[in-house]
Amino acid sequence: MSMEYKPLSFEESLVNQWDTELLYACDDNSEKDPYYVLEMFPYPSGHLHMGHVRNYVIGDALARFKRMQGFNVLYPMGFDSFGLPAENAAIKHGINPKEWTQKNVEHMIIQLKRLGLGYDWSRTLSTFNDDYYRWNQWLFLTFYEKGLVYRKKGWVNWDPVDQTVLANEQVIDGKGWRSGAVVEKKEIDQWYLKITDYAQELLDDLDSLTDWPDRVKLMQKNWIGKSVGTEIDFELVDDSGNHLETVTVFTTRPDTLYGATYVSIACEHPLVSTLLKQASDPDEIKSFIAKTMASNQVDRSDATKPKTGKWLGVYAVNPVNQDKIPLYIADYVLMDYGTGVVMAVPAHDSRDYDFATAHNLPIRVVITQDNSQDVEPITAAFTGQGRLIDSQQFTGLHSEKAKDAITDYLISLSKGRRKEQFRLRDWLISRQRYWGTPIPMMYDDENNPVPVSKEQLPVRLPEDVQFDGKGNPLAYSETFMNVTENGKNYRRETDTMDTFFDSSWYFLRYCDATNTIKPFDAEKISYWMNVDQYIGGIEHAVLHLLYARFFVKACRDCGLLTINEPFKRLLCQGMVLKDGAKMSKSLGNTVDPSAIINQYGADTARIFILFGAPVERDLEYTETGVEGAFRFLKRLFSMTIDYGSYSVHPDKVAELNKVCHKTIKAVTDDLARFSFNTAISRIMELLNTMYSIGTTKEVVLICLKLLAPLAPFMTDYVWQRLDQNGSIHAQAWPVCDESVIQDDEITVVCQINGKVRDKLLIAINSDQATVESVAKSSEKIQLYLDSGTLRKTIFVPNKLINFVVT
RNA sequence: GCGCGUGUGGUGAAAUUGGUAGACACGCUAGACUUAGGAUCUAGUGCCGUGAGGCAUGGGGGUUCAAGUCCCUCCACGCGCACCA
Repeated sequence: MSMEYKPLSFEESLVNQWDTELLYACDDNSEKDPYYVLEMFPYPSGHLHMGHVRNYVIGDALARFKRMQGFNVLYPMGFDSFGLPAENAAIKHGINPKEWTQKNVEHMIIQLKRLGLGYDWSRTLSTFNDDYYRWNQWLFLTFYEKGLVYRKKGWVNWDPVDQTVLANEQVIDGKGWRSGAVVEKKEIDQWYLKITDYAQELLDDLDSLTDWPDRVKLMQKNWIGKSVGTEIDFELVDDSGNHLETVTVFTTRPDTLYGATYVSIACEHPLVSTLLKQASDPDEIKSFIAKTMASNQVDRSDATKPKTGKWLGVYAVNPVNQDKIPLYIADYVLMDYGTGVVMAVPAHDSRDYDFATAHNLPIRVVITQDNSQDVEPITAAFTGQGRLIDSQQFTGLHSEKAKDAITDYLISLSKGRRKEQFRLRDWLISRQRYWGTPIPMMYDDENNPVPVSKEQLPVRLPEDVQFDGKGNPLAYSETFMNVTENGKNYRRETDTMDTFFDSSWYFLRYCDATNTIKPFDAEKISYWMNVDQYIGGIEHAVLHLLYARFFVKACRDCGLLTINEPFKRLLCQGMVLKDGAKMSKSLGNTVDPSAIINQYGADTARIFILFGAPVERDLEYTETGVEGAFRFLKRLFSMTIDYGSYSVHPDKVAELNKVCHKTIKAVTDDLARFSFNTAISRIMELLNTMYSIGTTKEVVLICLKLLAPLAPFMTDYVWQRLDQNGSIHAQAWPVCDESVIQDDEITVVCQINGKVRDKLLIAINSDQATVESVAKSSEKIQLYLDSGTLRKTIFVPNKLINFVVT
């Protein structure tokens, strides 16, 4: 039955066959153990790119492997389908965002199926459908009831290109995460989620995520940014010592309090406007503030730029020694960290040192590394810990003890308190755009926010809108804006939700995708969750992955489920590169996966991706690599479909079976640890063995099963051509027969002083004496032994024998 | 600046626990088959050396009978955070 490998002739019909047979549907009630494989769902741009393909092929291979191993596998796919591209297309080309998105979703489903991805499509979801986003609104209201939602006026990140605000996590190097535009600061009323209530738990529970990459946990830890310190109150006084106000600073170094020579306050601090009245030259200060606020985030956060500031004309009083030190307004103090006021200790903080030297402020050394009392003029801040000097009763203490002692003293004076400070800010979820989930709030005549009642959900996006790019279209929709509830008139909130809200719980919805009375049923969640294996790009290390963790904890506290963390194991696959660079339209180095599929078939694309590099490393796309993958499949196809032409000699059957069962063992291990590249190389070795000594039908069938998760089309096609029952993907995973793979003889390495000098073929489990005598019978070894004195012999059973000769 | 990671043939890589470095592939070389080859098959392929042998996992040092693997140090590249008080 000689046949050429022509994948395009059978792959598509298999897609249809799998679809019809519902091969990948899973059951909520099964005797089998559940296993939940999930990939980060895509934004439906309409076209799959190589990054998607890599992500999904890895997940699909795992899902198929687990299915064959007898698990009840939940492997769903959906679409993160709200967001700006649809709206921008509407503005630019007058296309309806809903129709545009729906079309893209449909096209992507076809592409995903064509790749051979075995999703349970009965659970699919698309976040732009109101049967999904109504539950966004429901969750929002539930969180609101729980006190996890609030509205606040504040300085926010404004993306001038996307015309909307951004959460802190979404500003990267001072630029919008999507648009790349330099963000501006705006002061407006916005909706926030209280993620900071969970800062400590989000930090603590990182330790429980033992199967997450360390670097992701570290990035989250740094993002949460806990620091432990002291808040200290400084009284503000004028020239003649009259009390004006009190400011509070946060410091992690209360041990340096006696070295404070001035206090700095942020431009945005609410007290500044009051203090301006005291200043001798308010206009100069006002222009300084205006200048600072006008400079963009990138410039303002450039630590290398000279620090600027102005004296506010008033003094702060150091609560421990009553020193009157000047209060400066300074551009390097951040309003959104700590209290927006810092005590400046130039001798022991490099930023304060820079500022102090530029403004001729005194520098007072209060920490020494050694015990010397001589204080040389310093040329840089000493920021380490040490022994205190010139610090009254605390002189002589070490920093660590002094921190406690000084804090205790401040507490006794009622001038300070211990404080844990987090860098994490509350999550700003308002977006001033149309194509998102409407925030289910209304405003009464007095502008008080009132929640929409849950029975009224969903608050649907109106259709009578114009996309002219001028402001938020929702505000111009009469049908949307005016609402009457219980006989009272309200105006609707026009902000929509950050799309990260949508993606923070979609993995829960898959567990109960068609529920019409609540977002998900707690029992189904306990059956399926946690996600056993989550797979996605590293770019979401502190965005989506932090939000999703927060959501699960918040849902738990609202009584909706009982788990603490969403994702048990996390894999961040590497990027797909071309010519050493990330594929991008701007570089013009993109590769369209469908081009590979149309020429070589989906199996080739899959094998290329899985074989090319370990999953977590970047993968360089090469044409020769794709051809190599195709060649392998072709060779394997010919061997398996035409195994009768390669029948093994009876003498070689044992050898063949041994290689086959060793391959089962190795491939099973490799797949369990995501080592697809080595799994494929093992199958290649088995194939090479079959070409050299021939094969049997039994071995051919095992070989096909081992490759089935990786190359699902070819293996199923051949399987069915060989008159096997059903699909290969419904078969049980082969099991290694240990008795077949036992070796009688083994190669033991013989070393002289750690260098390999001979290799000995010896009965397995031979003892030291036997190995020694065989080694000594080797002429080569004898020569070395005779050339000196044998000092020591090291023996590792079945591995090596090492003679130390001097 | 701080933190983290990576570095192995011409190339992608393997070596799961300190124990034969370079599996498997790509590429290349030679040969076979062929009207043809960008198909297929066979053999070879870390480097130096005719050879015996020597040298090799970014550089240098250390621990060990034995180091790609552990420790120290330096270098290069990548990533994250970046005035976080």
